[in-house]
Amino acid sequence: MRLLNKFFARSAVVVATELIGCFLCRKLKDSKIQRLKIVEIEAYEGWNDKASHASRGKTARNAPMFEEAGTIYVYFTYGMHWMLNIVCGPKNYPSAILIRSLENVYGPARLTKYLGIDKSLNNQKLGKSSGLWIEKNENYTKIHGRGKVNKLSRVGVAYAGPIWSQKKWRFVLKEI
DNA sequence: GGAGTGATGACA
DNA sequence: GTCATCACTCCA
Repeated sequence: MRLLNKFFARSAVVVATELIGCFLCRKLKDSKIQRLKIVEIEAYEGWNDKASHASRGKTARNAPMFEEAGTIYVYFTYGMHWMLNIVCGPKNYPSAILIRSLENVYGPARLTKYLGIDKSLNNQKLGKSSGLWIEKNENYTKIHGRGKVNKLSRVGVAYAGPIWSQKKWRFVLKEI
């Protein structure tokens, strides 16, 4: 079952937690649909989050973060890598989740390369039009039972200072 | 461990 | 206009 925008219109931390184990779906040029389990996610929440692009206010680059929930935010970094984010929370409130790893596709830049995700998807909505959406896993309760999801500190955010870099806002699925 | 890559934002 | 920075991957 496809997750609707309503699902994303909540706290990024909650959304990130619940997305663990769900399927990221991508329709490619040849019409084949890829369905890959999400195993690692980070949350970026609000104005005060120093690790978030939005901490310095709205700019041309991070504008999609201020759009309504379910908007796709793709950005380019390190001169060669695309990052895939999904916007969360209410409109004009900057929060998003960063999809870091899928089953068998580990690494945020690898998965975008693998799924053919680039700037053309930026600021689009999840769904048929963009060819990118997320489906709920039928085994959701099984996956989330008995501490199957690790909570860790986020990656590469030391510059954000101890308060924000130590937040346990990275969620990783343990082996099933 | 270190190079590579280029958009971005801060500053002048 | 310049410059340092960056939520990474690759190859050693």
